[in-house]
Amino acid sequence: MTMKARRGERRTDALSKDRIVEVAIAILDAEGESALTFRTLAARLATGAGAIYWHVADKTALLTAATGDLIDRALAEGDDAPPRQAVRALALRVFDLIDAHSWVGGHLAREPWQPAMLRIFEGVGRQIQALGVPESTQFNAATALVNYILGCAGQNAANARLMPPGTDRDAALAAFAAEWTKLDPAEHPFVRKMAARLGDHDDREQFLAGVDLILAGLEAGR
Amino acid sequence: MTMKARRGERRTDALSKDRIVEVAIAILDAEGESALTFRTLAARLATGAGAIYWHVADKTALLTAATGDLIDRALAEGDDAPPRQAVRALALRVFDLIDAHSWVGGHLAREPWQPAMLRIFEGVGRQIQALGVPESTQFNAATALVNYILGCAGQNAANARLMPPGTDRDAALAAFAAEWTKLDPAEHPFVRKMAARLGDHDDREQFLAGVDLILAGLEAGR
DNA sequence: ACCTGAACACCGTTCAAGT
DNA sequence: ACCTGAACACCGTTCAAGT
Repeated sequence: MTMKARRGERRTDALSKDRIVEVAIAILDAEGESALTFRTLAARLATGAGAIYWHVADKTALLTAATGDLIDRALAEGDDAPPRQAVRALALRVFDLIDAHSWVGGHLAREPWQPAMLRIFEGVGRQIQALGVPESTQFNAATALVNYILGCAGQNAANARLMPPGTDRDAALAAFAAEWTKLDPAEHPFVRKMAARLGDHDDREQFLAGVDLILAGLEAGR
Repeated sequence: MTMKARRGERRTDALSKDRIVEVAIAILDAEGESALTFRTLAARLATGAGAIYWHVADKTALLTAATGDLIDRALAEGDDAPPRQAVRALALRVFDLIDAHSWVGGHLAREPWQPAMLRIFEGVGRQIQALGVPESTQFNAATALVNYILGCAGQNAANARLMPPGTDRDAALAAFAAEWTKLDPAEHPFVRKMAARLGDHDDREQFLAGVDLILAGLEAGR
């Protein structure tokens, strides 16, 4: 997108970190996490695989840069809503991003110590502060929320791996529900009862319900 | 441990799924997730790499079996405590297990649709039921708790990767805190303020604080 | 039925050599 | 300064061949 065109650059489509990340995201989005290879990426960029290493340290750094780009974009929209609504909106933006790009969820879950995660932590923390949570519990509260988001991110990535684009989602969930129902009633009574809810539940709503639970706990402690 | 000794077996140390899993766990615990290779595993078992495939479908299945073993063992201890204490105890047992075997955290986060996860879900759900949570919210509540645990599991695995055994934990955390302090005060005021708490926080305590937050939210909704 | 081990089809990463 | 592409050091997995 914003290609830092340097002076003295020869071709319009010269290699640059931005362009590499851009193409990586395109591959990731279109074909999934497992399709991103330095060889395929290099082919798409019409270079050698080694060339990429001049611009990016390694594959983890590449994924981190790609994740950072998307998270930045997702968090860019301002929110001057009251804190309670603002956290929900923030969480929801992260959820929707991960839902649209499941590999982001995978990378966040795998590498939580990355700038994008810090940005989420910052956004969450600010609202928690605005919520009037006492200083002594702000750290725990923000961490809890972020860890919850992280867990959902991983779940989402796993789901995407399990049901690649083109999969009949309803059928896949029905298959899981059927398996749950086959479990030993003595050992898994609760799971069996929940099988019925698997099919008609809404991931997004469920995600938000978890956020609300944590926020409610925070307000109860107030 | 419990080697299903089949009739007609030749050597005492014949290959079996149990023995493979046992040795895999030993490698994982001693040298970390990246050290487990079908080649090293086969070498340790004094066989060829291909032999393992007769007993285990693939590497994921191996990790799943190993994780299942440890989770089973960790959840085996009964808890006839009141539900509130029982969930905390259950969560804590999972945390301590993951803390001792970080690869379990990694695998749970990577593959949430596994029996071990279902067992955790079952345990959590039962107590949530006992807590008197209305049926309509039991699914969301149990999922939230499990997703939170999942997120912490991933965090823990990432931490272990970042600070392998022998690392000075205090120094590593101090380094992170120093980096946080170097962030732009305009963009990361909250993170900067939290840097001070990074060093003296207790992971286990923080984990439990998150569980309590969710439980408090559940009781507030009651 | 169970095991062997070479071979296959990949990976990420490095690096001498080029321009 | 930046790119090329062969080569290195691995992987998980398969499978013909053995016992």
